[in-house]
Amino acid sequence: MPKKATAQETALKSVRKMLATGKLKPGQQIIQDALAARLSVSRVPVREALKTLQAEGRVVHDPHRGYFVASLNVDDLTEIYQLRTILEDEALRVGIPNATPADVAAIKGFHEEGIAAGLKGDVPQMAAFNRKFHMAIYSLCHQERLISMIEKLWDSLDAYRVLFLNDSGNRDRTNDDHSQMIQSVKQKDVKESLKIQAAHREHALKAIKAQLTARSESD
Amino acid sequence: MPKKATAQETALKSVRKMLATGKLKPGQQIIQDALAARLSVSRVPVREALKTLQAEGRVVHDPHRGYFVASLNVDDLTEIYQLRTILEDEALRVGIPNATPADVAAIKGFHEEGIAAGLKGDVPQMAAFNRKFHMAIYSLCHQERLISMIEKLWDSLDAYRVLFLNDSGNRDRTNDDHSQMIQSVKQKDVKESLKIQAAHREHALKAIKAQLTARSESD
DNA sequence: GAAAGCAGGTCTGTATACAAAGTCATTGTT
DNA sequence: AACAATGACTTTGTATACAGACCTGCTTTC
Repeated sequence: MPKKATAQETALKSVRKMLATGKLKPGQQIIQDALAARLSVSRVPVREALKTLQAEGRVVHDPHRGYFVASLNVDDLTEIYQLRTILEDEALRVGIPNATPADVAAIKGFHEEGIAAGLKGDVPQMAAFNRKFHMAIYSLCHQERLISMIEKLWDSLDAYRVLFLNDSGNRDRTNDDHSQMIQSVKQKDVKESLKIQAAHREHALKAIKAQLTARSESD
Repeated sequence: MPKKATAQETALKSVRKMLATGKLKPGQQIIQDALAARLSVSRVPVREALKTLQAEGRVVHDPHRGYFVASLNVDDLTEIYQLRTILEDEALRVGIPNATPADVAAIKGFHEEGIAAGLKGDVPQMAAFNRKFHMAIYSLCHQERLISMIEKLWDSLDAYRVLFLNDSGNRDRTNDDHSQMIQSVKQKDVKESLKIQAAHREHALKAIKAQLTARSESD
């Protein structure tokens, strides 16, 4: 049986979820007392969870003022996508040649569950499977640190991914791209994989940028 | 004037220093009470500082057992160097073309201070300038996230860098390499920079690996 | 009317206290 | 002799309490 989690672990998990589902919005202050009450724990473990998120860049800490949900500007976004390109390309180059049929099946599974969630209109769920799909591909490289760096970059985009997938056009496009990726992984075609993923990222970046500028103008 | 630092900030700084100077050794447990007493603060801010270091991978946390200084094995080391190569190459490609004469002068300054520290036999000091020297070069790219990812990788090698520079042959080699780097930056020769840095890293990696295996056999 | 000063309330940062998990040496059992 | 059980001791994890930094809106001053 899984041994009982500490309060800070449950707090961390819970805040992550709130970030991924949009319950906590970029820029918003996180009132420690309120959060602690909501989770029925004291502020101490909440603060430790927030420290972890701060180190990951998901929240920002201003001494004596508090913790705020990190919010990205266009430059941040651009830089994150550049870094993703560098690291993900590396992961693909190393990993794709290792892909076993079992790996491909697992990846395909996430793809199909993602589609199903999309059809049910459960966007956060679809976003979760979308992420699992991609991480399964990157994980083929078996380089733990590289994988965790890529995950951190994805973390910082969580809040924006849900926005992106709210658009049905983006959802369809995403599913198409994923089918193609599965093909290229199955055939262990590194070059083709790189090409598809680059286009996939490019599309998402453009769409999120557009939303970002639209959002900032409306505030 | 610089506004008064919080206890957790001073604790963080202080633990970082202990890690960089070898006062805390890989694998060792960090007794929170002892550390808190040493810094004349309570355990709460100490724990928050350790959380930050945990997220950076510099210490490891085992619930109900405590925090331990992270220790690297050969695989970790190899992966860190691979990641450094990827990210640092990118930083150089983007940054070197931007180098101004003032930048070059600053870099040269760190180089000379490093040499001076080495001659005085102050190895931790030399290691500090060594790091400043390299980070000044990488910072030319002006991509904050990229720079901070590189810094985190350097962080995880801190404890081993001092060991490396304890050897006078390594110190001499390092200084020679740095002179060459300055030349190539001054001339904005990206290709040459990449080549020198690759060789520099390769040499260090080999030396640290050797020490690592020697250490683990002696335990 | 704009800037400076001043309570009152809010929220954070940290010390302290206590409960529970882990560690370790000793004892009892097979 | 190996091993499980026990209990004292150490160390961690978290609740609580309190001091101090920050914000807000008001008043005062020029």
